[in-house]
Amino acid sequence: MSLPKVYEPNLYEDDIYALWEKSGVFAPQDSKNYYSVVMPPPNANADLHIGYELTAALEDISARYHRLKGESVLLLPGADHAGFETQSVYEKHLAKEGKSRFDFSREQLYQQIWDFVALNRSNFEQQLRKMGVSCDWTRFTFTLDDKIVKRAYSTFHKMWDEGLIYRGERLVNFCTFHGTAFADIEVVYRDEASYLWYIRYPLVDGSGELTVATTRPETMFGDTAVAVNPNDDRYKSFIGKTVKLPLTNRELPVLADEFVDMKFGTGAVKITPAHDPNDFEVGQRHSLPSITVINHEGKLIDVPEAYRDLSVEDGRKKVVADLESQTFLVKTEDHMHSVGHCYKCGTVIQPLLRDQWFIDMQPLAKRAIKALKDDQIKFYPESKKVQLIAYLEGLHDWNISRQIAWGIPIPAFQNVDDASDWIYDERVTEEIIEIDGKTYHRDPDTFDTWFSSSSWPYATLEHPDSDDFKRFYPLSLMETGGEILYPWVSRMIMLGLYVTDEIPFKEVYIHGYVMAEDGSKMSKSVGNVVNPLPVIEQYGSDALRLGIINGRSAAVNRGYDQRKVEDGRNFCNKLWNIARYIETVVGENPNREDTKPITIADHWILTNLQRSTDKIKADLEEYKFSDAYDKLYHFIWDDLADWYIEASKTAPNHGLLCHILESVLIVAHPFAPFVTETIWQTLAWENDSLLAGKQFAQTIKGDIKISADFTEIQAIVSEIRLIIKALQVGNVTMYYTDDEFITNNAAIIKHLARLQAVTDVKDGSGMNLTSTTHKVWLDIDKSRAQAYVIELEAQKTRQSALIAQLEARLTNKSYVDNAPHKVVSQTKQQISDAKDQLAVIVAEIKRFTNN
RNA sequence: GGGCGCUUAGCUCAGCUGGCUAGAGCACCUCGUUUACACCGAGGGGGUCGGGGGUUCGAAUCCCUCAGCGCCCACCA
Repeated sequence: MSLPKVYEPNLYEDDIYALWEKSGVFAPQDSKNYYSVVMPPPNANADLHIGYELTAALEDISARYHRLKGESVLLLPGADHAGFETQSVYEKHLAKEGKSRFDFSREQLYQQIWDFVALNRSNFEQQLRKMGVSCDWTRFTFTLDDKIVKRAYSTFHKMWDEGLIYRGERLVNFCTFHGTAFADIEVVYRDEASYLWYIRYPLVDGSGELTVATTRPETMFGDTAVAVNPNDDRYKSFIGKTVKLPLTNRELPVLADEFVDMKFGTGAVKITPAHDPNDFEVGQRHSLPSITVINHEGKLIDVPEAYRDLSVEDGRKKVVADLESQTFLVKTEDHMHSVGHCYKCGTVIQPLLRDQWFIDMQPLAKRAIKALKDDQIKFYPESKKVQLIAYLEGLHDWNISRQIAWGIPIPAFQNVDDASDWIYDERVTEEIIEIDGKTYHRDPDTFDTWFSSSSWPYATLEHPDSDDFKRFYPLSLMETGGEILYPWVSRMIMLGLYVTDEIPFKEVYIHGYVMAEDGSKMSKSVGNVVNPLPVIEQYGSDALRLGIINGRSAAVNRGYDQRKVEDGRNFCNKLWNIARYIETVVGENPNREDTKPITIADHWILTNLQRSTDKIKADLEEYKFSDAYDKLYHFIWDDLADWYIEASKTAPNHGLLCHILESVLIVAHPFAPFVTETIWQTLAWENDSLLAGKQFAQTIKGDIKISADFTEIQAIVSEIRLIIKALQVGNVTMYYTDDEFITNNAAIIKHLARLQAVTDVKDGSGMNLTSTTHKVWLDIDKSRAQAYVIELEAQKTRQSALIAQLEARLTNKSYVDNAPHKVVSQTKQQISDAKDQLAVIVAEIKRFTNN
């Protein structure tokens, strides 16, 4: 049972986790109260990064805390197939072998990626265990599990039936490298320096010309009109006329539309419905045809021979050159504008006209906004809710079709003889189906990953009939990073409300990012990524957890700080040594019967244990993880180790030491699960129980009045330490005369202040202590005390200044009149206390400066 | 162009609905082999709370304004 001097986490952690997992403590236990968290599923194919350590830490602390409260806790782990993300990783993998996605059918590709992901999936499950997450592995869910796919389909079907799904030829954000469309939210915009080209469009009747300004001259072959603002006097006479498109001589109408900004460019705009979102809308309003001149590979098509098959970039160059040589180019201006890029490969996103599935978001958003405004979901921090509402209010329809293989096939089939005839059917393994003699062809596309993951809360719990759903929905908490507030949290709320008629979770906690040590963003390409596993190996899982939550509040980005991890390790070691000491003192069979506080230190530590535990609980109820840890840290380190254990050495109360140790291990367990459980398993008097399965117990109460006596001891001890330090003296004795309180606590004072002795004498003189009302003095004479007199003078100055300040407050009539009585009487008390202390200080100075 | 947020000790950050002499950790300085722990113990120095104005008896905290920084959204042809 003798424990090593230093806690070495990697000797114990794996065994402890295995013990937990085997015992089944992580499965929800019976209780009237439920607490449920479904973990955001990380990409099954990728290693867990430091950000997920934060998620794991926060969710696990909450889960373990609620378990300690005796609630039925569900912490459900999962993994995401991460459709496009994973496919693009796999494509890179293929590229290394000199292959590409075009070498395989969709089915082949799907199967290959499935195998690829299966290889890597167990990695991250192992990593979650290393992080100590107390999740219920029996409920582990993958986003391609049947129960998830089934619910993606039923949600889609419901929307289909209720008219929220529509198929339409719309402009989508298309990445020509990856060959798929994206939702608006997946496009990243960057400001880029480019040009604004001014091009002459002559009127057909020869009566003049219009000059248009454009950033994309190569799309002019797709122009189907030129628009001006109806209120623009310069162009009123042009409206209704026809211009000739340079380089092709096709004729275009001049029309009026409010969207045109008179101040921008020339106030005349070429309209290209097939390649610009604004123009598309103008086209819709004016029933213009759309001419697609850029294909899905980013090449020019349906354009004059000279430009055919050129890339957008080359096409642009040639068009500009030709316009210039044919004198259609009026001028070229430098122009800064923001350009959409593929968030994965950086390719410029082409707005292309594609036939895709869209969700009409208006009704969904409306309901979500109402729920948010009604405060049905509490946000940490509150400001994220405001942002979310703003986002929902400007929401566009959602394109859920993706042209990739790695995803859930869209259960829709098209009549081969009638393109407008689409039906819903779940036989997605068939490419062709026959119904009523008609032949239907499956839509080759898959769902946007976010479509299925938006059903995560109710799908994982198996809506609508399972026990889990009835018990754990809505979830207690959704904890996640700020980057997926819009793509995920917002959609879970919308779909949750739509499908279950309930909010999917009652609280949302948004954590900030873990940045690199210098505060910049972690990124693989920069090479400043911190991998959690080596850190766990070196410092321990608890140390990393504590280091990562320490000083971090909701939604605030902060750098990873190795020193905080070291602090965490030190804290674990402190706990370890506290246990080591107590276990040595109490032995294998401590007498635990009739355990009660005896010394004033006993009362004091019990009172503080109660108070600290209450405060920590209150913080955790509000997800103030760092504050809670801070309180735990100081209680254990300062109160327990530095004061109580030291004080107890003069009169150890074995039963109480055991009780305090157990109570502390319980409170600390959510923060440092491994070390607390490891210690628990070393307790000779505990057999076979798991700390992870314990609950907060009724603590033995201390007497508050007796506790106050210990703070008196602390004051005396602190002053003696200060004096001894200031005077650099040793072997000091403290004297007093006939004082029961001092007599009773002489041993404690002697030990804590490292005195030679504490002695009761009839009378005598020396240096009086000023911090206590008890008459005690040290055997230090005037000649040795000069340094301390300087300290006393400083105290006197400080004390006088304080009194002056407080008195000024009281002489201020409006303060006395306006401030609450409580505050005023508090001030009076402060003055009286300060004056008492000042008197003692002054007297002491006098004693040492006179005669 | 909008929205959200930040600026407090050398560093990283706490400071709730205004009221104890503005806090913590790390770093720094001094001392210490007191057998639980040097991943330790004791003591200490260090801040005109970004600038300016206002409300108030009282402002780090509320309001206005200026400056700097960050993030998000947006259909600037």
